[in-house]
Amino acid sequence: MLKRTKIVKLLAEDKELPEVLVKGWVRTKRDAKDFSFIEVNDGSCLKNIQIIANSNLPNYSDVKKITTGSSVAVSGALVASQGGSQKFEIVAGKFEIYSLAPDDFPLQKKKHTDEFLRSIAHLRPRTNKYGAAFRIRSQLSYAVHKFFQERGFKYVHTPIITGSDCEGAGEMFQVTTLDLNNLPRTKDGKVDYSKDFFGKEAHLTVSGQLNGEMYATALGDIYTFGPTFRAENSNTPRHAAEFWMIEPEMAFADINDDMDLAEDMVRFCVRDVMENCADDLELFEKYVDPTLKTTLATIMDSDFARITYTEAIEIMQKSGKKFEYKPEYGVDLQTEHERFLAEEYFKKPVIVRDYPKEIKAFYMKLNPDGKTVAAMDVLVPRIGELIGGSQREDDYQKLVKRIEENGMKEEDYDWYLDSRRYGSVPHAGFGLGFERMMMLVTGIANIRDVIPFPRTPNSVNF
RNA sequence: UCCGACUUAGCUCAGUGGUAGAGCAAUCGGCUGUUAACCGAUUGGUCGCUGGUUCGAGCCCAGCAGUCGGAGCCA
Repeated sequence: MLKRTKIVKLLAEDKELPEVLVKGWVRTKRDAKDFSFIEVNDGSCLKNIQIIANSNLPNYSDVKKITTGSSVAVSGALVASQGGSQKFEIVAGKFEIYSLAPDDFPLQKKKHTDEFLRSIAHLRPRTNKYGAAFRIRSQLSYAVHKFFQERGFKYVHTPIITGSDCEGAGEMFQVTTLDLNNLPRTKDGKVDYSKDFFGKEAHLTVSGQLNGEMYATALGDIYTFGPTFRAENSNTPRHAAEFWMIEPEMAFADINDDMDLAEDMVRFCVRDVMENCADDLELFEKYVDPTLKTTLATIMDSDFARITYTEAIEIMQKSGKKFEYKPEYGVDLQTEHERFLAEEYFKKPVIVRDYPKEIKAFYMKLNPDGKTVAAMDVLVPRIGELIGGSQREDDYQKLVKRIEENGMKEEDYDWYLDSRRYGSVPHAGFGLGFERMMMLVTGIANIRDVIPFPRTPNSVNF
């Protein structure tokens, strides 16, 4: 029996074939007097295969009823196309219709806005653009694993549900099985979480880092790659409530090793996608961001700029540029500052390090100057912060002091502090927002369009 | 959450106080191997919701909702 061949493989053939079988979804149909051109896409690649359906097909009257969105199986000869736009086409010998899409199929043979397609996010992967985006997303995920696995990093599955109610990275979603309309109360009127599923408050993770550090101080080099949740009311094209984060952690490593790893990783992933998704990337260069190839070439061919936070402030002060937020030592870099550095000043990715300790997280290693911490952010054109990382404070006493300074409770971090009690070593890591890397690689401007089913404030559809 | 813009046919939009429009899609028909094919015809509307001003509101005013953009928070 004839087996199905994917379209990506057929189009890579170097000669005609007497009989092939393709299955897929109809993108468009053009009728002539005695035959029809039907373009079928099976998602294996951007391109469609053109089917020639002649009127001598026994079910030609049914074939003429085919609509955009219908599912079909076609067998016939793969022949060189007479038309100019494609190498091969299939002359149908047998044309099976799985299912006709009714005339209310919402995807038309024309360009749709991203906003409309978001409202039908369950169908948008059937468009050229979103099909391409999600093939790239798959390749980019694979590249992340390849990069780390080739370097001996172990993949660690950190928990999605966490009992630490303060991982120090923003608002959390609460997880509960309590009846919200009839909450159990303690004597002083507070919610009695001892009656909840876990016997205490639980949340969705905002970061796997603390867990990751424990595994790095056992397996050496590790990485996490999984979903992350932030309950922040952020309404921007760069934030989602559910997103995927990559968090490597290296034992016996300092801030320089961390920066090297971040730079190597971004470069590796960009190169991998360019090598494996050339057709899909071309669509984005052509229709989404005409500067995409230049941007990606810059990332691959030139070293990232590396400066300290203090130098970044000085550069901006001397630039003469008017900023809405005046650059001053002690204030965190604003979006306009990040974009100035990456887009205008360096015109390439830039790593800013050694931030004042006041504006960074408690676990970052205090530098010898006593004022700054060994933190590093990778800023890229158009997106701003792609990566945030640091060398971790490995001194037990200093870490406890930083926990106190930040108004946090030492007992909540008791398990985490064991990494500093027992065989503490210098170590470093970072967090990379996977969707932001997708935006970088595709040129897509909105995070809602690089994740299959986006979750944002006021929106959990599909 | 703050600031701003927008919301009219399935989609993209026009319509500045007096009888709701176009292109595309869909449907039907035509057509020489087409490429988002082409040509002709037909169908399609509670103008986001609620209230107000007016003889009369898609249009003016208020509130609400949603979407988008910018900012903050961050990945």
